[in-house]
Amino acid sequence: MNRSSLDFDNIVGVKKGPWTPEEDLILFAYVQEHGPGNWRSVPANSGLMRCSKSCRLRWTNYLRPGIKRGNFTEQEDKVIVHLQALLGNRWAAIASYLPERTDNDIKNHWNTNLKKSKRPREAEGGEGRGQWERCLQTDLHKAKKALCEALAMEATAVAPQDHSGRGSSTSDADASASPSPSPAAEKGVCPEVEWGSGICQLKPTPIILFESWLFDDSLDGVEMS
DNA sequence: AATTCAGTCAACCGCAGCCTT
DNA sequence: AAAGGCTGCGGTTGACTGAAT
Repeated sequence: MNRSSLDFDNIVGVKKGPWTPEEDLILFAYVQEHGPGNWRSVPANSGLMRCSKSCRLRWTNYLRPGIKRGNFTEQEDKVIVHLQALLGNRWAAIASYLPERTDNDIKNHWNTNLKKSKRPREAEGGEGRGQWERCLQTDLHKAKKALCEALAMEATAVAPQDHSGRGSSTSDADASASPSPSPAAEKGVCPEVEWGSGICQLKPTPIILFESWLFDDSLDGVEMS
């Protein structure tokens, strides 16, 4: 254990709050050179007066190549709503099926836009609710089936992450964007990102499996927004 | 034009699980 | 097998922005 790097996060004077373009540049350059991961050493080696967590978060949610910000499409909304119904508030797991989106972005989008509209007339407990429940039941079966298929398929190729619990096995740019072959990649974490010559590439994910059933007519009666 | 309110989003905090020793 | 450290996740907060009054 590197004692100096360990203590770095606890120093008085560690900067907090919004990142400046200069800090972004430093972090980006550092990760370009060394690859993501080993966040503990980032502040000490890069000169950033930020804690490791902050660096990781900034990279994951903002600087990481391949991420899309804002303007969620209707299809993405549907994916999020369905996966949220299936997985609950496991945003990292949900994000693994939307490789261009971060868990934080999805979480924010859910809380600000989708949460209100996902269960129409739920509060009334009337027919709207019944319709939603029936619809959800149907799709849960579909979802589970698709997940099983995905898991079975990925077992021989690139398996999706373990959705059964928290921790390092769940996907995140950190885990997936390690220099190849990362432990996460070996475990089949999705989205998988490969680092080569400083270029990161997103690989296809089992989202394709979902698209076949997420976007059929099963939800036509359900308001999305 | 000024003030208030609501919505959005970036970032922080604490906890839990995994890994290493 | 146990303990300590590290990483990742989800919840929450606070700053900022635009709309409404």
